[in-house]
Amino acid sequence: MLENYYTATTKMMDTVIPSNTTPLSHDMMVHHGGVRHTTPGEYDIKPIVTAPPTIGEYTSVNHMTSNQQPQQTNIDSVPDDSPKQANSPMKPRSYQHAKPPYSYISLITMSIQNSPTKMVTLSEIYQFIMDLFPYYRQNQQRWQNSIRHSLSFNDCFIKVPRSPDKPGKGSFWTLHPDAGNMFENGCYLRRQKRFKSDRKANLNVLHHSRANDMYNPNNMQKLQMNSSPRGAAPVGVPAFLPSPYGPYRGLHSFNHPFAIKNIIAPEHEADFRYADPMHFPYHPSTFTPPPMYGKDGLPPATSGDNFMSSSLALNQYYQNSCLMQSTGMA
DNA sequence: GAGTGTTTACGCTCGT
DNA sequence: ACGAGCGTAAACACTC
Repeated sequence: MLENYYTATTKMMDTVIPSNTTPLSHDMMVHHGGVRHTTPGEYDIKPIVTAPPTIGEYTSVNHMTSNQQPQQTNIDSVPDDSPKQANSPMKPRSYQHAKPPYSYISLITMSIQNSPTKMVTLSEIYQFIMDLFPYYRQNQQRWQNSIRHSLSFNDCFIKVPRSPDKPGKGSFWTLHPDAGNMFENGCYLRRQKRFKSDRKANLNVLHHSRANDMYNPNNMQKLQMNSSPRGAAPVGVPAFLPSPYGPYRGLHSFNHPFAIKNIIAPEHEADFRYADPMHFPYHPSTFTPPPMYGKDGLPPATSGDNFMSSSLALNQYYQNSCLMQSTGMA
C-alpha cells in the first residue's frame, strides 16, 4: 500500500512537474513545503521557485476575516489559483497550498503557544492549523490523525482534563514546561533530539485511567497541581501553566518562535488584526523571532526586526531550496 | 455515530 | 549501517 503510495507519487511527479522545475526529493516534499502528492487526482501543488515566498504566503490570514471560518475543502474545490498561471515562471504563485515547512509538533506547539491560556483542545489545534495554513484544509483525515498521534506520542505534550464546569469533548493539551526549548537549535523541520521527560511519567498518569483523573485528590500531589488559592490558578490546573493563572505565567514565557506575528509576513500582519478574537484567538502581542533553519548552517533568526527575521527565515529557506534544485542536489 | 486518544507498524530522511 | 525523528495508516477503546 505504501509502496503503491510512493509509486503513484513518483508517477505523478513524473507527469505533473513541469519541465522547468526539478522534482523535489521526498524530504523536500515532506519537510520543505513543497509538493506532496498522495493519491492520483489529489490536489497538485507545484512549487514555483522564481521568487522566495514569505511566510505569509503559506498562511491565509490575508484572506481571512472574522466572519470567514475556514471551509472544509476537498481537492476538487480548492480554489486553485490557476495552474497555468501558477506555473508561469514569470508569475510566482502563492504558497498557500504548499505544505508549510513545519513539523506537526511545531504546528501543535504554535497552536498551544498562541493560546492565551496555553491550553488548547484538539479541535482548536485543528482549527488553528487550518486557519493559518490552507494546505491543511485538504486531506484532513490524514494530517489530523498525525496530529493526534503526535500529541499522544510525544512527551512534550501533556493532556489536561477538562474541569467539571467546562464539559465537552476531549481534553486540553498543553506543553510540558521543560519543552520550551525543543526548537532552540533553530530548525523547525526536525528536532535534533526528541523531548523526553522523566516527569511525564508523573504528569501523564492521568492518561491511562479515570481513577487517575486530575481531579482525584490523590493525584494532585503527584501531578504537582496547584491547589493554592493564593496562586489564583484553579484547582486542577497544572502548576506550570501560565497566564491567566498569574504566578504561573513565567514558566511559559520563554522566547517562543511561534507567535503568529512570527510566522506571517509583515505585509499580512495588518490583515491579521481584523481577526475577531472569539473566532481567531491568536495573540500577535506575543512576538519573538521564528528561526526556521539550522541544519544548513545558516544562523537562526535572532531578535531584532521580527518581521524581517520571520520573512527572512522562510525566504532563506526557499533560496536554499532553489539552490538545491538548481544545483541538482534535490 | 462522531470525535478523541492510544498504540503499533512501517517507510522515509537525516545525522553520526 | 544504524538509530532517531518524523509522517502516515490503521486498529482499537473510550467519551460525549
